[in-house]
Amino acid sequence: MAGAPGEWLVKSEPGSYSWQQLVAEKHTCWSGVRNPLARSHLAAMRKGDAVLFYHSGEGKEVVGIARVTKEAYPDPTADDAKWLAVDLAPDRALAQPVSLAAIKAEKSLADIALVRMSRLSVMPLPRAAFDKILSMGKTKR
DNA sequence: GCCAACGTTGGC
DNA sequence: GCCAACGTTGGC
Repeated sequence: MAGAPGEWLVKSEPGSYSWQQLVAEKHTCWSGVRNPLARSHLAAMRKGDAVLFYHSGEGKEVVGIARVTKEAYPDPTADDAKWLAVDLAPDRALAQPVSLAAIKAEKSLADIALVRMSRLSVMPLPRAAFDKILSMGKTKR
């Protein structure tokens, strides 16, 4: 039951897996998510959905847009079959990265999960928030 | 089933 | 390096 195309944001520490690595590899299995709420978001992703790629720790900025190329399947890195992974491919880098500070300074983005639930690693973004971040990154949808 | 202790994440 | 947020674990 596929709904409307979704917009998402995933976090990664660049030292663990960076946007540059995703660009170089052209696709990746987004595995290792071990949080129930994040898992439910992975399960709701649809092929072709846009996924903002955020660097946590070093950088703390949204750096690019990825696309879901394969919907949720059992995470091959998990012992427990309940955990899920999706496949992602890079779409394009933002013309200008959008920092967490800039997002926090933007009133219309005060309610997004990136700000309100700092530990969540996979989250949906309302379309308006997704578009706002893209415009802050001087990038067209 | 409750809750204290502990571990992890991630911003500062 | 510290601390807040929050998930998990284990004793009862």
